[in-house]
Amino acid sequence: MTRRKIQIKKIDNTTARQVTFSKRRRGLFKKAQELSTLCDAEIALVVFSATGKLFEYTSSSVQQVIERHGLLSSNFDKLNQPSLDLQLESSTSAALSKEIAENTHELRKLMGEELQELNMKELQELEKLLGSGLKRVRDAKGEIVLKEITSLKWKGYQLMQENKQLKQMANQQIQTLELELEQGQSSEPIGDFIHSDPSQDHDSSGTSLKLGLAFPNGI
Amino acid sequence: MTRRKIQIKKIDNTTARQVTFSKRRRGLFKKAQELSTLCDAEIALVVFSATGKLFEYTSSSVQQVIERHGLLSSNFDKLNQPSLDLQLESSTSAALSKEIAENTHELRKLMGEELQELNMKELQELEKLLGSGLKRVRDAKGEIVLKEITSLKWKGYQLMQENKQLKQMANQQIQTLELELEQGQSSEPIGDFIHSDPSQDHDSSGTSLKLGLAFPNGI
DNA sequence: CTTGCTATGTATAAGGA
DNA sequence: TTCCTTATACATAGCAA
Repeated sequence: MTRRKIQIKKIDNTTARQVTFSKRRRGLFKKAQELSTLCDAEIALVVFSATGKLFEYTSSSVQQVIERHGLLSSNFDKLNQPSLDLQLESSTSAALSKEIAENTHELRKLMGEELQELNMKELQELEKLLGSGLKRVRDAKGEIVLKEITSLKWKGYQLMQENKQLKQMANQQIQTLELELEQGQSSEPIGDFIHSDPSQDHDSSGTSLKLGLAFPNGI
Repeated sequence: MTRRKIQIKKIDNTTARQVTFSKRRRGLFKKAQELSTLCDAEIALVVFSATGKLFEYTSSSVQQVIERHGLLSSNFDKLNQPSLDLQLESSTSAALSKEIAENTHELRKLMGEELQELNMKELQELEKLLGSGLKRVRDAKGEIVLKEITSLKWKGYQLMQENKQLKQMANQQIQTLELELEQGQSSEPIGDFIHSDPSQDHDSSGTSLKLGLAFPNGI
Protein backbone atom coordinates (compact mmCIF):
# COMPACT_ATOMS: atom_id res chain seq x y z
CA MET A 1 0.00 0.00 0.00
CA THR A 2 0.94 3.43 -0.04
CA ARG A 3 -1.40 5.69 1.68
CA ARG A 4 -0.88 3.66 4.76
CA LYS A 5 0.83 0.54 5.85
CA ILE A 6 -1.27 -2.58 6.05
CA GLN A 7 -0.84 -5.56 8.24
CA ILE A 8 -0.57 -8.89 6.57
CA LYS A 9 -3.84 -10.58 7.32
CA LYS A 10 -6.85 -11.47 5.29
CA ILE A 11 -8.53 -8.41 3.83
CA ASP A 12 -12.10 -8.26 4.99
CA ASN A 13 -13.62 -6.17 2.27
CA THR A 14 -14.32 -8.44 -0.65
CA THR A 15 -13.83 -5.89 -3.37
CA ALA A 16 -10.65 -4.56 -1.90
CA ARG A 17 -9.39 -8.10 -1.53
CA GLN A 18 -10.00 -8.84 -5.15
CA VAL A 19 -8.33 -5.69 -6.30
CA THR A 20 -5.36 -6.37 -4.15
CA PHE A 21 -5.23 -9.91 -5.40
CA SER A 22 -5.14 -8.74 -8.97
CA LYS A 23 -2.47 -6.17 -8.40
CA ARG A 24 -0.24 -8.24 -6.22
CA ARG A 25 -0.60 -11.26 -8.37
CA ARG A 26 0.65 -9.31 -11.30
CA GLY A 27 3.50 -7.96 -9.26
CA LEU A 28 4.39 -11.41 -8.04
CA PHE A 29 4.46 -12.87 -11.51
CA LYS A 30 6.56 -10.03 -12.75
CA LYS A 31 9.05 -10.58 -9.95
CA ALA A 32 9.14 -14.24 -10.71
CA GLN A 33 9.92 -13.57 -14.30
CA GLU A 34 12.60 -11.06 -13.44
CA LEU A 35 14.26 -13.48 -11.09
CA SER A 36 14.16 -16.14 -13.71
CA THR A 37 15.73 -13.92 -16.32
CA LEU A 38 18.27 -12.18 -14.15
CA CYS A 39 19.57 -15.26 -12.42
CA ASP A 40 18.88 -17.98 -14.91
CA ALA A 41 16.58 -19.78 -12.51
CA GLU A 42 13.82 -22.18 -13.27
CA ILE A 43 10.57 -21.17 -11.67
CA ALA A 44 7.12 -22.60 -11.37
CA LEU A 45 4.44 -20.48 -9.78
CA VAL A 46 0.87 -21.60 -9.32
CA VAL A 47 -1.78 -19.41 -7.76
CA PHE A 48 -5.36 -20.17 -6.97
CA SER A 49 -7.61 -17.29 -6.10
CA ALA A 50 -10.03 -17.75 -3.24
CA THR A 51 -12.67 -18.42 -5.85
CA GLY A 52 -10.63 -21.23 -7.30
CA LYS A 53 -9.39 -19.52 -10.40
CA LEU A 54 -6.01 -20.68 -11.60
CA PHE A 55 -3.02 -18.57 -12.58
CA GLU A 56 0.36 -19.92 -13.32
CA TYR A 57 3.75 -18.89 -14.52
CA THR A 58 6.65 -21.09 -15.41
CA SER A 59 10.06 -20.07 -16.60
CA SER A 60 10.32 -23.06 -18.84
CA SER A 61 7.72 -25.73 -18.68
CA VAL A 62 5.74 -26.78 -15.72
CA GLN A 63 6.39 -30.34 -16.53
CA GLN A 64 10.09 -29.88 -16.48
CA VAL A 65 10.18 -28.16 -13.15
CA ILE A 66 7.79 -30.56 -11.59
CA GLU A 67 9.79 -33.45 -12.83
CA ARG A 68 12.95 -32.13 -11.32
CA HIS A 69 11.06 -31.28 -8.23
CA GLY A 70 9.78 -34.78 -7.98
CA LEU A 71 13.20 -36.21 -8.49
CA LEU A 72 14.95 -34.06 -5.96
CA SER A 73 12.29 -34.29 -3.37
CA SER A 74 12.58 -38.02 -3.08
CA ASN A 75 12.32 -41.28 -4.83
CA PHE A 76 8.73 -40.95 -5.64
CA ASP A 77 9.51 -42.81 -8.76
CA LYS A 78 11.27 -45.59 -7.02
CA LEU A 79 8.28 -46.20 -4.90
CA ASN A 80 5.94 -46.37 -7.78
CA GLN A 81 7.92 -48.04 -10.42
CA PRO A 82 8.01 -51.45 -8.83
CA SER A 83 4.34 -51.27 -8.17
CA LEU A 84 3.69 -50.57 -11.76
CA ASP A 85 5.68 -53.49 -12.89
CA LEU A 86 3.81 -55.65 -10.55
CA GLN A 87 0.51 -54.53 -11.77
CA LEU A 88 1.39 -55.09 -15.32
CA GLU A 89 2.69 -58.58 -15.06
CA SER A 90 1.30 -59.90 -11.88
CA SER A 91 -0.72 -62.92 -11.04
CA THR A 92 2.43 -64.10 -9.50
CA SER A 93 1.86 -63.58 -5.86
CA ALA A 94 5.33 -64.57 -4.97
CA ALA A 95 6.69 -61.69 -6.97
CA LEU A 96 4.19 -59.37 -5.40
CA SER A 97 5.09 -60.39 -1.92
CA LYS A 98 8.73 -59.94 -2.57
CA GLU A 99 8.19 -56.61 -4.20
CA ILE A 100 6.09 -55.39 -1.35
CA ALA A 101 8.64 -56.48 1.16
CA GLU A 102 11.37 -54.59 -0.61
CA ASN A 103 9.21 -51.62 -1.06
CA THR A 104 8.42 -51.48 2.61
CA HIS A 105 12.01 -51.79 3.56
CA GLU A 106 13.06 -48.98 1.31
CA LEU A 107 10.32 -46.73 2.51
CA ARG A 108 11.15 -47.23 6.12
CA LYS A 109 14.80 -46.68 5.53
CA LEU A 110 14.15 -43.53 3.58
CA MET A 111 11.88 -42.07 6.17
CA GLY A 112 14.24 -42.87 8.97
CA GLU A 113 17.09 -41.14 7.28
CA GLU A 114 15.15 -38.10 6.37
CA LEU A 115 13.61 -37.63 9.73
CA GLN A 116 16.96 -37.84 11.36
CA GLU A 117 18.52 -35.54 8.89
CA LEU A 118 15.97 -32.87 9.62
CA ASN A 119 16.59 -33.07 13.27
CA MET A 120 18.13 -30.03 14.94
CA LYS A 121 20.34 -28.91 12.12
CA GLU A 122 18.02 -26.35 10.71
CA LEU A 123 17.07 -25.12 14.13
CA GLN A 124 20.67 -24.46 14.97
CA GLU A 125 21.03 -22.55 11.78
CA LEU A 126 18.06 -20.50 12.76
CA GLU A 127 19.48 -19.78 16.16
CA LYS A 128 22.70 -18.58 14.63
CA LEU A 129 20.82 -16.17 12.49
CA LEU A 130 18.87 -14.93 15.43
CA GLY A 131 21.97 -13.30 16.78
CA SER A 132 22.02 -10.86 13.91
CA GLY A 133 18.78 -9.18 14.71
CA LEU A 134 15.09 -9.25 14.44
CA LYS A 135 14.83 -8.44 10.79
CA ARG A 136 17.03 -11.25 9.78
CA VAL A 137 15.18 -13.54 12.06
CA ARG A 138 12.02 -12.78 10.22
CA ASP A 139 13.66 -13.62 6.97
CA ALA A 140 15.15 -16.76 8.40
CA LYS A 141 11.78 -17.74 9.63
CA GLY A 142 10.34 -17.46 6.20
CA GLU A 143 13.08 -19.48 4.71
CA ILE A 144 14.24 -22.05 7.10
CA VAL A 145 11.13 -22.97 8.93
CA LEU A 146 8.97 -22.87 5.89
CA LYS A 147 11.43 -24.89 3.96
CA GLU A 148 11.59 -27.49 6.62
CA ILE A 149 7.88 -27.68 7.07
CA THR A 150 7.31 -27.78 3.39
CA SER A 151 9.74 -30.59 3.12
CA LEU A 152 7.85 -32.57 5.69
CA LYS A 153 4.56 -31.81 4.07
CA TRP A 154 5.94 -33.00 0.82
CA LYS A 155 7.03 -36.22 2.36
CA GLY A 156 3.60 -36.65 3.85
CA TYR A 157 2.12 -36.15 0.45
CA GLN A 158 4.35 -38.77 -1.02
CA LEU A 159 3.46 -41.23 1.64
CA MET A 160 -0.17 -40.60 0.98
CA GLN A 161 0.40 -41.22 -2.65
CA GLU A 162 2.09 -44.49 -2.01
CA ASN A 163 -0.64 -45.36 0.37
CA LYS A 164 -3.19 -44.89 -2.30
CA GLN A 165 -1.13 -46.84 -4.69
CA LEU A 166 -0.94 -49.70 -2.29
CA LYS A 167 -4.63 -49.65 -1.70
CA GLN A 168 -5.33 -49.71 -5.33
CA MET A 169 -2.83 -52.42 -5.83
CA ALA A 170 -4.45 -54.46 -3.11
CA ASN A 171 -7.77 -54.06 -4.77
CA GLN A 172 -6.44 -55.12 -8.04
CA GLN A 173 -4.59 -58.09 -6.77
CA ILE A 174 -7.59 -59.33 -4.98
CA GLN A 175 -9.70 -58.73 -7.96
CA THR A 176 -7.36 -60.45 -10.30
CA LEU A 177 -7.00 -63.48 -8.14
CA GLU A 178 -10.68 -63.62 -7.61
CA LEU A 179 -11.28 -63.61 -11.25
CA GLU A 180 -8.88 -66.44 -11.56
CA LEU A 181 -10.65 -68.24 -8.83
CA GLU A 182 -14.03 -67.78 -10.35
CA GLN A 183 -13.01 -68.79 -13.76
CA GLY A 184 -11.20 -71.77 -12.51
CA GLN A 185 -13.95 -73.05 -10.31
CA SER A 186 -16.90 -72.58 -12.55
CA SER A 187 -18.47 -69.92 -14.63
CA GLU A 188 -20.94 -68.72 -12.10
CA PRO A 189 -22.58 -65.37 -12.34
CA ILE A 190 -20.65 -62.88 -10.32
CA GLY A 191 -23.69 -61.44 -8.67
CA ASP A 192 -24.69 -64.74 -7.21
CA PHE A 193 -21.26 -65.30 -6.01
CA ILE A 194 -21.33 -62.10 -4.13
CA HIS A 195 -24.40 -62.90 -2.23
CA SER A 196 -23.66 -66.54 -1.75
CA ASP A 197 -20.45 -66.09 0.09
CA PRO A 198 -20.53 -63.43 2.77
CA SER A 199 -17.89 -65.07 4.88
CA GLN A 200 -15.07 -63.93 2.70
CA ASP A 201 -16.25 -60.43 2.93
CA HIS A 202 -16.10 -60.65 6.59
CA ASP A 203 -12.57 -61.67 6.46
CA SER A 204 -11.51 -58.87 4.25
CA SER A 205 -13.13 -56.09 6.13
CA GLY A 206 -11.67 -57.39 9.34
CA THR A 207 -8.22 -56.93 7.97
CA SER A 208 -9.08 -53.54 6.71
CA LEU A 209 -10.29 -52.33 10.02
CA LYS A 210 -7.15 -53.42 11.63
CA LEU A 211 -5.10 -50.98 9.70
CA GLY A 212 -6.73 -47.97 11.08
CA LEU A 213 -5.85 -48.78 14.62
CA ALA A 214 -2.75 -50.81 14.97
CA PHE A 215 0.08 -48.71 16.29
CA PRO A 216 2.17 -51.07 18.31
CA ASN A 217 4.63 -48.47 19.43
CA GLY A 218 5.88 -44.92 19.11
CA ILE A 219 8.84 -43.81 17.03
CA MET B 1 17.44 -1.70 -7.72
CA THR B 2 18.43 1.38 -6.22
CA ARG B 3 21.68 2.98 -7.12
CA ARG B 4 20.80 2.60 -10.73
CA LYS B 5 18.23 0.95 -12.83
CA ILE B 6 19.05 -2.43 -14.23
CA GLN B 7 17.71 -4.02 -17.32
CA ILE B 8 16.12 -7.40 -17.01
CA LYS B 9 18.57 -9.76 -18.58
CA LYS B 10 20.89 -12.38 -17.25
CA ILE B 11 23.48 -10.92 -14.92
CA ASP B 12 26.92 -11.70 -16.22
CA ASN B 13 28.93 -11.45 -13.05
CA THR B 14 28.53 -14.72 -11.23
CA THR B 15 28.83 -13.35 -7.75
CA ALA B 16 26.43 -10.55 -8.36
CA ARG B 17 24.02 -12.99 -9.90
CA GLN B 18 24.09 -15.19 -6.86
CA VAL B 19 23.58 -12.30 -4.51
CA THR B 20 20.71 -11.02 -6.55
CA PHE B 21 19.22 -14.46 -6.69
CA SER B 22 19.30 -14.76 -2.96
CA LYS B 23 17.78 -11.38 -2.36
CA ARG B 24 15.12 -11.55 -4.97
CA ARG B 25 14.19 -15.07 -4.10
CA ARG B 26 13.56 -13.99 -0.56
CA GLY B 27 11.55 -11.07 -1.76
CA LEU B 28 9.54 -13.23 -4.08
CA PHE B 29 8.73 -15.75 -1.41
CA LYS B 30 7.71 -13.04 0.96
CA LYS B 31 5.42 -11.53 -1.63
CA ALA B 32 3.90 -14.89 -2.30
CA GLN B 33 3.24 -15.37 1.34
CA GLU B 34 1.69 -11.96 1.67
CA LEU B 35 -0.56 -12.52 -1.30
CA SER B 36 -1.66 -15.80 0.12
CA THR B 37 -2.48 -14.30 3.48
CA LEU B 38 -4.05 -11.10 2.28
CA CYS B 39 -6.24 -12.60 -0.38
CA ASP B 40 -6.80 -16.09 0.88
CA ALA B 41 -5.11 -17.58 -2.16
CA GLU B 42 -3.47 -20.92 -2.53
CA ILE B 43 0.04 -20.65 -3.86
CA ALA B 44 2.74 -23.03 -4.89
CA LEU B 45 6.11 -21.63 -5.80
CA VAL B 46 9.06 -23.71 -6.85
CA VAL B 47 12.42 -22.21 -7.71
CA PHE B 48 15.55 -23.84 -8.96
CA SER B 49 18.75 -21.88 -8.89
CA ALA B 50 21.03 -22.07 -11.88
CA THR B 51 23.05 -24.60 -9.92
CA GLY B 52 20.03 -26.79 -9.45
CA LYS B 53 19.28 -26.04 -5.83
CA LEU B 54 15.64 -26.27 -4.90
CA PHE B 55 13.54 -23.74 -3.02
CA GLU B 56 9.86 -23.97 -2.58
CA TYR B 57 6.97 -22.30 -0.86
CA THR B 58 3.39 -23.39 -0.61
CA SER B 59 0.59 -21.51 1.02
CA SER B 60 -1.17 -24.54 2.35
CA SER B 61 -0.03 -27.97 1.44
CA VAL B 62 1.94 -29.11 -1.51
CA GLN B 63 -0.43 -31.91 -1.97
CA GLN B 64 -3.50 -29.78 -2.34
CA VAL B 65 -2.11 -27.40 -4.85
CA ILE B 66 -0.44 -30.07 -6.86
CA GLU B 67 -3.53 -32.18 -6.92
CA ARG B 68 -5.72 -29.34 -7.99
CA HIS B 69 -3.26 -28.42 -10.61
CA GLY B 70 -3.29 -31.99 -11.71
CA LEU B 71 0.39 -32.21 -12.33
CA LEU B 72 1.83 -35.03 -10.39
CA SER B 73 -1.34 -36.98 -10.38
CA SER B 74 -1.40 -37.32 -14.12
CA ASN B 75 1.30 -39.94 -14.28
CA PHE B 76 -0.20 -41.74 -11.44
CA ASP B 77 -3.56 -41.91 -13.04
CA LYS B 78 -2.14 -43.26 -16.20
CA LEU B 79 -0.39 -45.96 -14.31
CA ASN B 80 -3.35 -47.06 -12.35
CA GLN B 81 -6.32 -46.36 -14.44
CA PRO B 82 -6.03 -49.27 -16.82
CA SER B 83 -5.38 -51.78 -14.13
CA LEU B 84 -8.10 -50.56 -11.90
CA ASP B 85 -10.69 -50.81 -14.51
CA LEU B 86 -11.87 -54.24 -14.02
CA GLN B 87 -13.33 -54.25 -10.62
CA LEU B 88 -15.25 -53.19 -7.58
CA GLU B 89 -18.34 -54.71 -9.04
CA SER B 90 -17.56 -58.19 -8.08
CA SER B 91 -17.59 -60.46 -5.16
CA THR B 92 -15.70 -60.46 -1.98
CA SER B 93 -13.50 -57.51 -2.48
CA ALA B 94 -16.46 -55.20 -2.62
CA ALA B 95 -16.51 -54.77 1.11
CA LEU B 96 -12.78 -54.53 1.26
CA SER B 97 -12.69 -51.95 -1.44
CA LYS B 98 -15.25 -49.90 0.33
CA GLU B 99 -13.38 -50.12 3.56
CA ILE B 100 -10.20 -49.05 1.89
CA ALA B 101 -11.94 -46.21 0.17
CA GLU B 102 -13.30 -44.88 3.41
CA ASN B 103 -10.04 -45.30 5.09
CA THR B 104 -8.26 -43.38 2.40
CA HIS B 105 -10.78 -40.63 2.38
CA GLU B 106 -10.54 -40.12 6.08
CA LEU B 107 -6.82 -40.08 5.91
CA ARG B 108 -6.77 -37.49 3.22
CA LYS B 109 -9.24 -35.33 5.00
CA LEU B 110 -7.31 -35.50 8.20
CA MET B 111 -4.06 -34.64 6.54
CA GLY B 112 -5.56 -31.76 4.67
CA GLU B 113 -7.04 -30.21 7.74
CA GLU B 114 -3.98 -30.57 9.80
CA LEU B 115 -1.64 -29.27 7.20
CA GLN B 116 -3.79 -26.23 6.69
CA GLU B 117 -4.08 -25.62 10.34
CA LEU B 118 -0.32 -25.63 10.67
CA ASN B 119 0.15 -23.16 7.90
CA MET B 120 1.35 -19.72 8.90
CA LYS B 121 -0.32 -19.56 12.23
CA GLU B 122 2.57 -20.86 14.20
CA LEU B 123 4.99 -18.78 12.24
CA GLN B 124 3.09 -15.64 13.01
CA GLU B 125 3.11 -16.57 16.61
CA LEU B 126 6.83 -16.96 16.37
CA GLU B 127 7.23 -13.60 14.77
CA LYS B 128 5.20 -11.98 17.48
CA LEU B 129 7.42 -13.47 20.07
CA LEU B 130 10.47 -12.30 18.23
CA GLY B 131 9.61 -8.76 19.08
CA SER B 132 10.25 -9.45 22.72
CA GLY B 133 13.84 -10.28 22.31
CA LEU B 134 16.36 -12.84 21.40
CA LYS B 135 16.07 -14.95 24.46
CA ARG B 136 12.40 -15.36 24.06
CA VAL B 137 12.95 -16.13 20.44
CA ARG B 138 15.20 -18.97 21.38
CA ASP B 139 12.56 -20.30 23.68
CA ALA B 140 9.91 -19.90 21.09
CA LYS B 141 12.05 -21.65 18.59
CA GLY B 142 12.40 -24.63 20.83
CA GLU B 143 8.73 -24.75 21.48
CA ILE B 144 6.88 -23.69 18.44
CA VAL B 145 9.07 -24.87 15.66
CA LEU B 146 9.81 -28.12 17.31
CA LYS B 147 6.19 -28.64 18.02
CA GLU B 148 5.27 -28.07 14.46
CA ILE B 149 7.98 -30.23 13.05
CA THR B 150 7.27 -32.96 15.53
CA SER B 151 3.67 -32.88 14.53
CA LEU B 152 4.55 -33.36 10.91
CA LYS B 153 6.99 -36.09 11.69
CA TRP B 154 4.33 -37.84 13.65
CA LYS B 155 1.99 -37.70 10.73
CA GLY B 156 4.67 -39.07 8.51
CA TYR B 157 5.16 -41.90 10.92
CA GLN B 158 1.48 -42.63 10.99
CA LEU B 159 1.37 -42.77 7.26
CA MET B 160 4.28 -45.12 7.28
CA GLN B 161 2.51 -47.36 9.69
CA GLU B 162 -0.60 -47.45 7.63
CA ASN B 163 1.49 -48.11 4.61
CA LYS B 164 3.06 -51.04 6.29
CA GLN B 165 -0.28 -52.37 7.36
CA LEU B 166 -1.56 -52.11 3.87
CA LYS B 167 1.31 -54.03 2.54
CA GLN B 168 0.76 -56.76 5.04
CA MET B 169 -2.86 -56.80 4.21
CA ALA B 170 -2.11 -57.12 0.56
CA ASN B 171 0.05 -60.10 1.26
CA GLN B 172 -2.55 -61.70 3.41
CA GLN B 173 -5.25 -61.20 0.92
CA ILE B 174 -3.23 -62.59 -1.86
CA GLN B 175 -2.18 -65.59 0.11
CA THR B 176 -5.72 -66.26 1.19
CA LEU B 177 -7.05 -66.02 -2.26
CA GLU B 178 -4.27 -68.05 -3.66
CA LEU B 179 -5.03 -70.74 -1.22
CA GLU B 180 -8.60 -70.72 -2.29
CA LEU B 181 -7.56 -70.80 -5.83
CA GLU B 182 -5.44 -73.81 -5.38
CA GLN B 183 -8.08 -75.62 -3.47
CA GLY B 184 -10.80 -74.70 -5.83
CA GLN B 185 -9.12 -75.39 -9.08
CA SER B 186 -6.06 -75.09 -11.20
CA SER B 187 -5.17 -71.74 -12.60
CA GLU B 188 -6.62 -70.72 -15.87
CA PRO B 189 -5.29 -68.08 -18.18
CA ILE B 190 -6.69 -64.85 -16.98
CA GLY B 191 -5.12 -62.34 -19.25
CA ASP B 192 -7.84 -62.56 -21.83
CA PHE B 193 -10.54 -62.25 -19.33
CA ILE B 194 -9.05 -59.20 -17.81
CA HIS B 195 -8.64 -57.36 -21.00
CA SER B 196 -11.90 -58.45 -22.48
CA ASP B 197 -14.15 -56.18 -20.52
CA PRO B 198 -13.04 -52.61 -20.20
CA SER B 199 -16.47 -51.09 -20.33
CA GLN B 200 -17.63 -52.14 -16.95
CA ASP B 201 -14.55 -50.88 -15.34
CA HIS B 202 -15.25 -47.47 -16.32
CA ASP B 203 -18.16 -47.40 -14.06
CA SER B 204 -16.61 -49.20 -11.20
CA SER B 205 -13.24 -47.65 -11.28
CA GLY B 206 -14.87 -44.32 -10.89
CA THR B 207 -15.32 -45.06 -7.26
CA SER B 208 -11.82 -46.16 -6.73
CA LEU B 209 -10.13 -43.46 -8.69
CA LYS B 210 -12.19 -40.78 -7.17
CA LEU B 211 -10.78 -41.27 -3.77
CA GLY B 212 -7.29 -40.96 -4.93
CA LEU B 213 -6.15 -38.84 -7.72
CA ALA B 214 -8.63 -37.97 -10.30
CA PHE B 215 -8.43 -34.27 -10.91
CA PRO B 216 -8.84 -34.12 -14.63
CA ASN B 217 -8.67 -30.37 -14.78
CA GLY B 218 -8.21 -27.18 -12.83
CA ILE B 219 -11.34 -25.66 -11.45
C1' DC C 1 -15.07 -5.55 -12.17
C1' DT C 2 -11.33 -2.28 -14.30
C1' DT C 3 -8.22 1.40 -14.77
C1' DG C 4 -5.43 5.29 -13.48
C1' DC C 5 -3.44 8.15 -10.04
C1' DT C 6 -0.36 9.44 -6.37
C1' DA C 7 1.61 9.21 -1.81
C1' DT C 8 4.04 5.95 0.56
C1' DG C 9 5.81 1.60 1.85
C1' DT C 10 9.11 -1.94 0.16
C1' DA C 11 12.62 -4.17 -2.26
C1' DT C 12 17.09 -4.04 -3.62
C1' DA C 13 21.82 -2.64 -6.45
C1' DA C 14 25.85 -0.92 -4.94
C1' DG C 15 29.06 -0.16 -1.90
C1' DG C 16 31.15 -0.54 2.59
C1' DA C 17 32.65 -3.21 6.73
C1' DT D 1 32.99 -14.48 1.77
C1' DT D 2 28.65 -12.66 4.31
C1' DC D 3 26.25 -8.95 6.51
C1' DC D 4 24.68 -4.18 6.85
C1' DT D 5 23.54 0.44 4.98
C1' DT D 6 21.74 3.54 1.85
C1' DA D 7 19.90 5.71 -2.10
C1' DT D 8 16.60 4.74 -5.42
C1' DA D 9 13.60 2.09 -8.25
C1' DC D 10 9.50 -0.27 -7.81
C1' DA D 11 5.07 -1.86 -5.94
C1' DT D 12 0.76 -0.78 -4.31
C1' DA D 13 -3.48 1.01 -0.80
C1' DG D 14 -6.81 4.00 -1.03
C1' DC D 15 -9.62 6.67 -4.08
C1' DA D 16 -11.84 8.31 -8.10
C1' DA D 17 -13.84 7.59 -12.64
